[in-house]
Amino acid sequence: MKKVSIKDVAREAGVSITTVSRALNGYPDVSEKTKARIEEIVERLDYAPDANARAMGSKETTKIGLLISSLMSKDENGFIHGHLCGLYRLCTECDCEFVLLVTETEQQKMLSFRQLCKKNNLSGIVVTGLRTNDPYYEEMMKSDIPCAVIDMETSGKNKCNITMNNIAASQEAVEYLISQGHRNIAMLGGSELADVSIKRYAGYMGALIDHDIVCPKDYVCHCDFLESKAYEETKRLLRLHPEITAFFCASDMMALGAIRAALELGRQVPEDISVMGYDDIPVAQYVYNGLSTVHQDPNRIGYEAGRVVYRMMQGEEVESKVVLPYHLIIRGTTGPVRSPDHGNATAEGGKS
Amino acid sequence: MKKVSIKDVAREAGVSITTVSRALNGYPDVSEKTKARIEEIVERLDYAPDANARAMGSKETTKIGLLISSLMSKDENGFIHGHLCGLYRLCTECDCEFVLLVTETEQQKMLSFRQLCKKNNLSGIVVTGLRTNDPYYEEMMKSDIPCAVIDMETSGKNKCNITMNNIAASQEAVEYLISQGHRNIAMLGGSELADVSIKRYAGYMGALIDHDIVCPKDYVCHCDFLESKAYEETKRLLRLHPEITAFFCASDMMALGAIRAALELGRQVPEDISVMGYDDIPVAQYVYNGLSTVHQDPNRIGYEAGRVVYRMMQGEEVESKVVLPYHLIIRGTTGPVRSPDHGNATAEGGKS
DNA sequence: CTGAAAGCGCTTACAG
DNA sequence: CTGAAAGCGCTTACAG
Repeated sequence: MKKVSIKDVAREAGVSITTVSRALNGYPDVSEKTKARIEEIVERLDYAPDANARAMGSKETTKIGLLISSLMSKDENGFIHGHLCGLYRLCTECDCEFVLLVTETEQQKMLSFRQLCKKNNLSGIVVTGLRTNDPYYEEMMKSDIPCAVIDMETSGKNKCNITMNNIAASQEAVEYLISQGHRNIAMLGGSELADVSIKRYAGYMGALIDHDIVCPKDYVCHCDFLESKAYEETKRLLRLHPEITAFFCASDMMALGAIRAALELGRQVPEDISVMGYDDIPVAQYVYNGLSTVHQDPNRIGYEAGRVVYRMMQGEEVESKVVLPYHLIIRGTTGPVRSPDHGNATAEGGKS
Repeated sequence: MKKVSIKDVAREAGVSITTVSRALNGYPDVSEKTKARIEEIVERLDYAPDANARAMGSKETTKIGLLISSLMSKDENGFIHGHLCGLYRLCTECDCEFVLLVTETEQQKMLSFRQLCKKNNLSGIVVTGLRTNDPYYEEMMKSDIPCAVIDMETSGKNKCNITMNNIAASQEAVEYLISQGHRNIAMLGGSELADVSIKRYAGYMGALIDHDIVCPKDYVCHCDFLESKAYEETKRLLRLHPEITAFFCASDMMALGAIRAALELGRQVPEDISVMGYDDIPVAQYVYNGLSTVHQDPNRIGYEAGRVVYRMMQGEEVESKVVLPYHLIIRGTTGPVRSPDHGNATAEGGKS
């Protein structure tokens, strides 16, 4: 499989490679006749210009990277896949190249953030799943390469934060639980290091305060977005506080853990315990009569992140924050609080 | 951000670019002193060699592509993500470049399979999720570029099929159901076009035959791996055949649909109906007391596919098929058939 | 141990 | 409308 190059096409067509290049790139200054001939030969030779060489030849290259932190993760919530798809789509539409980058492997190659960008010839980058304590985070903020960062605060030139109103969404979710008569509402938070966790907690608190509800401090615990931790904590909470009738979870995976725990303790969902998730992961609609949750669209997020990066690449001045919409989805894991004559709880704890 | 090139490093170090190149690539014929100086300068200038230029400069380039069919999909079963991660890991280990390719977007750009490979300078490619009727399929089989194809028959030089023993796995799964006393076992198949569907069906039939069980033909239906179709078909089957006590599903997503349908009809899982899935998707362990299923590891599959491609790239002669292990995981959605004194079924159909 | 030079496959002023 | 030539940032025989 000898590689057929632009030279072969040129020789075959009896023209210079300059002309072939221009014909293929749709320049207007090539006669229809030669253009047609060249196209015919391209077809026949099954020629395709080498993307590498092309990038090297021209001044301006448009390549957008997606930087994720790890590959060992399971992507249970489908975020990585969603972001990837959305960004890839944007790249296709804007005729940009796409490249996937993984911090853990690049860092192990001892590359700095700038080196990473230069090595890959990036014109822009979308970053997701980075922790604020990641070495790349600071470097990134300092560099002036166009960056869109998903769900993390940014600052500086050519930086943009793609996010949704986590506070409002959470408040709305908890207010829905309140509207169903719930008063003893626990919260399973994510990680205290994650921006979104803090905001979702704020929304939870906001809803309680607005309705003059006071919940014990230990109604709230952090489960690192882990199903297993959520499971443990729910068991503990339900034993300690049998009066709890609802859980607001900062992720669907944690909601799954909460439900599993509740069920195991003999509590019905949603009859005894309502569980509200967050994310609307792909399986959310299919399990346990459907998980009630806050919908967000990772595909859309990836796409919009790419769009803002692309705009920065064009030299546009962009807003420092892009806020995407959300909506509450009520499915089968939330319902009205059980009326008093049914008893409040059947827990073994019995403490109230 | 002026790009610092090898020239800048050379000038700074007072040596030729040849020497810089060799120092950076770990050639032994560079004095320790100059090597150290160069490294110091690289550090200071935050220099990183341009991967594109590097690829162009050297004869042998090692770039492996992952070709998937579509990006609109949800990846509910985590296959794409798993394959991606596994292959990326292999690329990291073998110092290969990785690139993601999507048939639907490449085809819309009117590129042939060979053009696709040339454009991206691929030395090898891993293909997944392609249908046998995809235009690329035939082209691929004809080309002699190293290809590993996941779950699809291959033939020819430098072609390898990565798969598992779908027949044996399915047979084992169904035999487990039989061992639990089930006799009326329905099957929810995938697509009649998918290789794996046919094999899983064969395993199902094999188990029944081995145990002299005869099930009506319409116990088997095809649901295209869709939760929704599985849900519909399960409802239909359960009404038509209330004697059914178990479902073998060719994917976990379909198992989810089957469970949802059974539950809605008032059947308990696994007390009334056992449901066996296939795939062990990420959430399988967390829902409904855990889905019983056949475990396969998409990450491993992607990794092994990459490995065999890499070996072909090295000129090795490889086996035409790589068969990966599986194992049955029994969790909460399967159990012994309900003993006769409890009645066989409580269905509204009542026909037996 | 080091450097000058050719080459990888393109693009793009520039000249005609 | 077309072509010769320089250049993109590297690598790699080859010569010393």
